[in-house]
Amino acid sequence: MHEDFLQPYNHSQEKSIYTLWEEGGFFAPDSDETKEPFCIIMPPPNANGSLHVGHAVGITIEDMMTRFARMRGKRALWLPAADHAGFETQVVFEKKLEKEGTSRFEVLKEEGGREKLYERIFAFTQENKKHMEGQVQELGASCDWSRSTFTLDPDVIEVVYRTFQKLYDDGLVYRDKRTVHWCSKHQTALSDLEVSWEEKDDELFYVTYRCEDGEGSLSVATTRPETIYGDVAVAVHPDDPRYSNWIGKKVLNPLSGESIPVVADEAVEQSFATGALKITPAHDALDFEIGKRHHLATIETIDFFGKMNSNAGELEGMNISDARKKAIEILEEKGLLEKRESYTHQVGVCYKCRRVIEPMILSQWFVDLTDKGKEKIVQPAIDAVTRGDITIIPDFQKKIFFHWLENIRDWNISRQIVWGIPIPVYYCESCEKEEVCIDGKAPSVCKKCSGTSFRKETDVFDTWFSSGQWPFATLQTTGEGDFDTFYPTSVMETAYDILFFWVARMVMLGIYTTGKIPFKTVYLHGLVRDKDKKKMSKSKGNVIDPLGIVDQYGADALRMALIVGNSPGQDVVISEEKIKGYRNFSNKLWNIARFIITHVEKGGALEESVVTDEDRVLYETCIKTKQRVAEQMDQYRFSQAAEDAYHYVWHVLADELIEAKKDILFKEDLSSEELLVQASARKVLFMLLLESLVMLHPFMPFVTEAIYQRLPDKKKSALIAEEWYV
RNA sequence: GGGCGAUUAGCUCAGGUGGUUAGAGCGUCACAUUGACAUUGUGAAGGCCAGAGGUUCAAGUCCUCUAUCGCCCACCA
Repeated sequence: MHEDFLQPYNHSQEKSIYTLWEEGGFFAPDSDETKEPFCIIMPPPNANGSLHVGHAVGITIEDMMTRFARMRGKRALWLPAADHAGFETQVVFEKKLEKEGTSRFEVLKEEGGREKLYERIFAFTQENKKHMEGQVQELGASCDWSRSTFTLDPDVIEVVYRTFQKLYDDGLVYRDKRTVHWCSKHQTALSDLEVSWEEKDDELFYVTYRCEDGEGSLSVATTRPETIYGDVAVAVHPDDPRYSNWIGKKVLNPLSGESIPVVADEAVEQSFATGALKITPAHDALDFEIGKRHHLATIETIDFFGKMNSNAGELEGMNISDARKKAIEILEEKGLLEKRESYTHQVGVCYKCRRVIEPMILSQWFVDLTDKGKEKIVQPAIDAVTRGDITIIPDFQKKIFFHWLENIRDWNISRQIVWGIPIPVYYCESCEKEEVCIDGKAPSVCKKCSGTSFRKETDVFDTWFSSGQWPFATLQTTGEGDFDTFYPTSVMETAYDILFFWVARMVMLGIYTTGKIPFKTVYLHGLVRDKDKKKMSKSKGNVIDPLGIVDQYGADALRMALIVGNSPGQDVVISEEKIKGYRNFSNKLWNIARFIITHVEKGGALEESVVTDEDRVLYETCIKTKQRVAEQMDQYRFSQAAEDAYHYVWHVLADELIEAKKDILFKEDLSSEELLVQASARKVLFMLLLESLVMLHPFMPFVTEAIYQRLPDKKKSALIAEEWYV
């Protein structure tokens, strides 16, 4: 017997097992084209830090599915990846710069600063990418590294550019001045999804807007008196009887004294406060819409850094909270502040820095999802799920998916950061006409005005614009035939919290660009929570470092702990005790093997032994269990599958069968008949061990392979390549 | 303001289309074990399956309502 068996199972051999798999070429899909393809594209972990336990859940589930598919004789491809994670990474990198006592704005001031900054972040991500990939390997991921893809690979960028061009040619992207969510710390616009909402205790101020002709006044409630200089109208509901005489009259802006109209608009809520709303198109999305409808001007009073500008009279130069106090002071002096009351409401904040989002008007690139895009991009995505071409697990997430798509708004895809894929557009210096140039070269002559001088767009794409193309962007670039063979992919496995950010966009852009759905099944796992069911986050300090767990208890133990009790879409709480339990199971399995191998080696050649009818029944029971596990796997009931396999191996094989065979195995001075029974017992236990190793391998790849490598008799060079033939 | 999920053993959670005495891990208690394994074994205690109605021969499972917790979405300033 292998001398290693004299010791408890030692998980430190995991690394060498991984090397064995990798060098054996087992991660590449089978080249046999008659086999059914199976493909998972790995949700690319960010190349800006370490893996957290949420990644570990995904990687474990994806690996389990891939190993299972591979053993079931499919051409299994699990394609690994890394994400440049535009804004996310830039935020991480800016913190680094802050520590160095500088900032991105300082770097950008330097000659060639933009390129320099890009280079530095690029180097930073390359470093982290290596680190991150090492961690993925430690978890046992059997992905094909030869096809590893980075979201900034030049050929990926080409694919993204082609999609942008197609959208542009189809009139589905446009550039427009619109209200966008502006983060004044990060100096970029964000999409709707990147805005978080926080409850904030503020004050509601009732301000008097006197009628121009001196006859009476309107009382208008606002939380933002500092923007009054930007007011261009007061709006009331057309059906509001209180104000029917006021429509069309003029009132005086209480700060600037300008004469502004009273307009009627259905968007005004009659029941809120006084039912009269001040219109500040430059700094409020609703006001912008109303302003547009009534052809009102926009007066910007706040700059990009969150300071009042020269349109803001005596408030100029102040930050917003100071300006608010000052505005109140002035209004009080003028006797135009009617009353103030405390008011709790939701305010949008930057999801990264929690700074209050400033609605600003900026020229940005949008994907049209409400007009032509509704029919061409959104509806096909809804239809694919409605028809069942794409299955979402768990089912209830479908409703959430539909609701979001049905209420979607145009998608702002431009970001004012350097870290990302540049938007491939040039603007004519003389007429501002834009031209999409996906080859990266400036046009020679403007098609509109024949100008010859061009300015390159400096904005980059929202990361999700490119990752929304991920299934085809990867497979179209990893090699000849990959796209044809593996697209649509089998499963998209990810956490439910990026259903909108990512999954919905992949469905939309996948169908739009390729004409085919990007994947057949979406499996959404739950979020890992701490003991108090809080979401784990660095700032709360409650994160579990999955790699620390791997060091301590082995990847197999962590994997089992993450799979068992984890049902789709439901959050999972993990504890160290649970992990220990499965570490114990690794050792149990190791000892089962040790016992069986010891006895097999005591006897003669296994081929010559005949299995008795009684033992054959034991084998058949095992096969039934294995079939059951396979069934559970096919139905995405991974927790049940793992638990069934676990239960069989520990409580049937070890506790019952091995115990029952001990008498005959240890018996000496056997009759000739007993010799046959003993030989049968050895043989059947060995068969059961082998089946158990196969059955457990998708869940616990390392310990099962470690044992397989030490078997006295094995068919394949590695367990990973064994067949799960029932 | 809409929507979703959860509520099952002391703790953390499983319980496909309703069908025998409701399961697992950890924890607790008793006992055992010098030959696979103390990272063990055998056994035990512990559950009006959140509450109230309803459908059914039969409900943890299906329907309605209520309560509590958590989450998501939303342009009432």
